[in-house]
Order: sequence, then structure tokens, then C-alpha cells
Amino acid sequence: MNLNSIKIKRVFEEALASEIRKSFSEVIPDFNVFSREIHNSISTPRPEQGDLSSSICFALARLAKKSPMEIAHEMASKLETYLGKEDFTSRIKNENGYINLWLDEAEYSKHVLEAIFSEKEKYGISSIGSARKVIIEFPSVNPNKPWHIGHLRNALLGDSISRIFEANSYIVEREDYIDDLGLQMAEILWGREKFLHEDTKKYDTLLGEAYVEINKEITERHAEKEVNAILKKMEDTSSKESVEIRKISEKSVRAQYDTAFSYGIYHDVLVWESDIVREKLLKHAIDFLAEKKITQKCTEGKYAGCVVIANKEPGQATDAETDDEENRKVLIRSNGVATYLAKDLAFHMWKLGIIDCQFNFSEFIIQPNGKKAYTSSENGKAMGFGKADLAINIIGAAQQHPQNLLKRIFEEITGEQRILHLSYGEVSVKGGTLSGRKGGWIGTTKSYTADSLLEEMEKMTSDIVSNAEKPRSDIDIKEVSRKVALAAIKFEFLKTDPEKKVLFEWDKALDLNSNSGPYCMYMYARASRILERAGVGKEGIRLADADFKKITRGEDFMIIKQIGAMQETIEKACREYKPSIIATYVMELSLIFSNFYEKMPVLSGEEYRTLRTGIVMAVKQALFNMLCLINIDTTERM
RNA sequence: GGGCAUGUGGCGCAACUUGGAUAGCGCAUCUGGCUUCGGACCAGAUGGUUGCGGGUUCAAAUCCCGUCAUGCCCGCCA
Repeated sequence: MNLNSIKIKRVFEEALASEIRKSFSEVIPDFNVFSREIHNSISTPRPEQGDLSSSICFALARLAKKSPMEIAHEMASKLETYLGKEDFTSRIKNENGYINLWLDEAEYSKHVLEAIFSEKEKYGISSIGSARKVIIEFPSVNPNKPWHIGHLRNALLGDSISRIFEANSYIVEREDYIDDLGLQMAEILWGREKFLHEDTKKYDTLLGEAYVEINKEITERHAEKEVNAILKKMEDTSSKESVEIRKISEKSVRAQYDTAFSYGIYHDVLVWESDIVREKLLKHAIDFLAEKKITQKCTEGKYAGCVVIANKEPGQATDAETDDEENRKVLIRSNGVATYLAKDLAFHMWKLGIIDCQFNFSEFIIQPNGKKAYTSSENGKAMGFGKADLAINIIGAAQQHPQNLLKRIFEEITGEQRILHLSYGEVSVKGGTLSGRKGGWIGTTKSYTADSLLEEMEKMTSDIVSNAEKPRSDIDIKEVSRKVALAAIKFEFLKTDPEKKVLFEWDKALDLNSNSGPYCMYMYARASRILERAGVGKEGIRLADADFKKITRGEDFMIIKQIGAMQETIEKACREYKPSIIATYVMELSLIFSNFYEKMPVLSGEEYRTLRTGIVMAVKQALFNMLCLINIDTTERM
């Protein structure tokens, strides 16, 4: 059994609960409520105060009308009987009213190293997902432009969240929604002859630049009606307009996916708006909602002739008195055309398997990781996509309201919370926004595309790699500088809480001094070299030869504790859907490791050698596993 | 007008969900450290009324009320 930080916490909690039940049950009104308080009272104190700590005596003090110090003193001595070798607990002390628990550092270290050596890349994974299927949608960029740095944030978040959910035993389907029937594509169609010319440029960039021109022209010539006429024709998926725009879109998406691949981002399935329309998914959905009486058809008033739905977010009352005109949202306009929300509802019904609508799928592309990405299509065959237990949408904070509406409607339909919206703050640049319409992504000197960001970053890293103080002759400069560039970008984007908005500035983005991605990679490379020097090959070391009595209360044990907390961290990142939690963990581990090898020589000193080599091996594995969750590649040398 | 989010040393962030011991990390600034397992490194120092004002509590960055600032959302657009 793997006794990591989660289980030790539970052991401590149970000991506390059982002792408190014995001594304080008379003053505790509801023990179930109080056990929650016990759970929350446990935290990790600073190292000199122990390995786990509980502040529960303060709560008991009020109930029992005694001082917390007194209670802590009595409790500590009673809790000593719970200490046991099998839990690796060795000491209980009370201090200032807190109860502090110490682990047996030798035994716990041995246990953690054994666990990580036997589980290797599986160490730290959790089973909380219990094979439930989750469909994660990202980044769903319109096919009329290249990915800019805002789309990149979305894609990196989606990719990392996918990895984190997989590490928690969810079955993950990475899905990308392509809106090839939107207004923007109609505009492309309107102006393609005048503005879209073949070029050596990447097709998505070509299209994006042409689109900005086209949009300007439409505004100047007041051609909105002509565009709308095209849009209407596109709705018929057999029309030549629809067929042509699908062709243009596919070419553009392939170009966008070259960008995705350069960042190591992959998908399982692409779903196209045009296929949704062809398969009449929308009609099925509207019928379903009408049958459930969730929607209604208005016959009079402002929304006469429309199909509408209550405009309320989760938790808001849906009773009749607030159910006036203002609180409705249109699904089908009086002219019979569906709104965006209606389409989104229909699509989510497919995602969650609420209505049965079989799309056909065919192979879209074989990705560099060897996995095929499939696409919905007119021809092809039925496959097992969709029908998920949970749908996660990686969508900007601007869409909070429609996403909440969506969540609420599905809560009404299914009676449970099966849609999650991972909302993230938008990326802006100094001059303004990254608008696709106005071309904000084009920038003034360098364009704010994901492609040029990687290109610029690679220039920087290749410079640093080749001009290092002690240049290495045994590395492939191109390969290493690309890996470092990617690490720098990914770490920078993922270390920040998704909720925070980001102001992108070139000089800050390219400042590698303040970036932790390469630092963590460096620590991995250092660990590799130490092991190489130690002569550790594939067979590893004999842990039985390690003298665990030599573990101190310094950086060595801090590393052990950090590694023991890996599963806890992976679960937390999943529950809160925050890759930044993983990034912080990796950063902390790197910092401790750096301190460790500075202070504690690994190779000199026979009696320490096997033990510390083992710790270095464990660090290397832990860094690898966790960096993988934020899609950062490691390198043995740099 | 209504709703959501954000506000923490000069800068960028963490801790807020679940109140707890001295508010943690990086950059920048200053001072030190390589004949030693890789200097993309390490040690030390300077720098904070956690936007502001109340309240709850033995205890508040964290919870509650108010307030200010910034950004976003609120269409028979997508």
C-alpha cells in the first residue's frame, strides 16, 4: 500500500476524531459537523514545527471552556498511543495550542522511494475519476485566422487539463469545434476573389490577413446584406457555398494544426458546424426541449413567433412571477433561424448523449504523436465519440453568462451538474485587444501569433544555448533550444491562475531570467548528470543498500515530503481544474532540489551515496511526471 | 442600472474554496560564494497598514456588509 500524504493525513484525522469523540462528545452538539472541522484543521506547518499540524484545540476550547494549551497538552499525550510504525508516525507534540505530528523520516523516506521506483511514470496518479468519460473542448478557433497568443492560452490550458484529468483516471476525449458556417466564414466567401490570393504564407495567416481587408471593405461598402445572403445559402449544406467554405476551412484548420503540433497539442475529434446542421441535430434538440416543456413558443409580445427559454443562471429562481418577457432568451428567431445558444444546446446534448444522433467520422490527420485525429464528415462511419459523463469547455471569461445559462438548462434536464466551464481571463496586448475582425493580432512590429511567439522565443534560447558560459558540445542545439523555448512559453502561460487576465508584452515574454520553465528543465538535466556520474544505469540502485538512518531534517527530507504529496497535488489540480497548481509544485520541487545538491554532496561520502543517489532518481522521476502534466518535455542535457 | 471577475513590497505572481503559528516565491536592487556532482546556480540583505472603511472571531489576505478602482458580460449577433 502506498502511504502518501493523503493517507497520512487521514490517519492523523482519524486519531484526532477518535480521541475527541472519547473526551469531548458531551460538549459537541453534532459530531458529523465537527468532524468536518477536524478535517479542515489539519495543515502543513513550517518544517521545524513538524510534518502535520492541527488547530482543532482552539475550536474545542470554546466548547469545553478550557484553554487551548491545556487541551492540546492533554490530547498530545493521549494521541501518543496512536503512533505506529506502520503509519510512519513517530512523535506528537503540542505547541501554543496546536497539535503537531512528526513522521519517522527514515521509514517514510524508504517507503516513498520504494513507491516511486516501482510505479515510475504512474507514481502520483489518482483514481478519483474512476473511468468516467469527460469530453474536453478546446480551443475552437474560427477557421479564418491563425492562432494568436490568446488562442494559445486556451489550447495550453485545454491540453494540460486533459492530461490532468487522465492522471486522475478519467477517460478523456479532446474535442475541437469548428464553426465553418459562421458570419466570419461568410465574409471570407464574399471577398475571397478580390482579397485572397495564393501565396507561400501559411494558409491560416493568409486567410487571417485577407479577412481583415475583407471586413474593412464590407463596412465601407455597407455590404452586410450581401454577406447575410451568403450566410443563408451556407445553411444548406449541399449548396456550393457551403461546400466551398468547408474546403477553405479544412485547409485553414490543417494550417492551425501545424501550430498545435509544434506546441505538442493534439486532439481526438473535430466536430464541424456544417455536419451538425446536416445531421439535423438542432431539430432533434429543439423537439426534445419542447417535449420536456423547457422551451415555449411565443405567440405575442416582443418575441412573437420565436421559440424561447428562461434566461436564468444556476441558483436563480425560475418561478412564475419573475418569468416575464425580459427573462427570456431566444432560441429560434421569428424568421426560423436558430441562435448560437440553440446550436450550443444541441451540441451539448450530443456531447452528453442526451439525444441520440449519430455522426459519421473519418480520419482527419495522423498527428506527430502517432495518434489519429478524426473529424465529423458526410461520409465515413459511426464511431464512439460523444456520450460523455462530463463536458468541460475551455472558454474565455467573456462567455461566462451564456455558459452559465447552458449549465443551468442542463441541470434542469439531467438533474445534475455535468457541464463545467473553465473560464480564463483574456490575453490583451499594450495597444488593445487581439481582435480577429480588426486584426489586432497582426501587431505593429511582430505579429501576436502562436507561431511567431515560438519563433522569437527560439531565437532567444538558441542564442543562450550556443553562448552558454560553459558551452556543451554534446547536445543538439536546435533540438534543445526548441524544447527550452516551449518550456518557457508553456510555463509562463500555465503558472498563472486561469482566472487572471494577462497583458502580453514582448520584452517580458522573452525575458528568460524571470521564467521558471527552463529552470525546472535545468534541474532535471542536473539530476540526470549526477546519476550519470554516479554510474546509475537502467537497472537503477539497490534500495536495500541505502542507509535511511542518514536522512536528516534538511532538504533531503523536504524532497521526500514533496514527492509524497504528489498525488494530493494532482487531485487538487483536477478538482479545481488549475494547471497552475502543478506548475507551482514543479517549481517548489526544483527549488528544494537545487538547495539539496548544493548542500548535500551525493557522490562523495560512501555512507550517504546510495541514499542520496536514490533521492536524485526520485526527483528526476517526479519532475518528469509533473512536467508531463503541463506538457513540458525534459532533456538529459542542456 | 444589473451581474461576474480582479486588486497582495518597484514589477510579476502564490496563499482565499476549507480562517490558524513569523503573508510565501521569482524578477529588479545591494553584499557574498566556483582547483568541489554543470553558474540557466546558491547564500544573505533591503523592501508589505494584503485597494479603502466597518463587522464576526481567541484568531481575518481568507468569512460578512459597505465602498473605490480596473476589465468583461447583459441583442430575434456569433
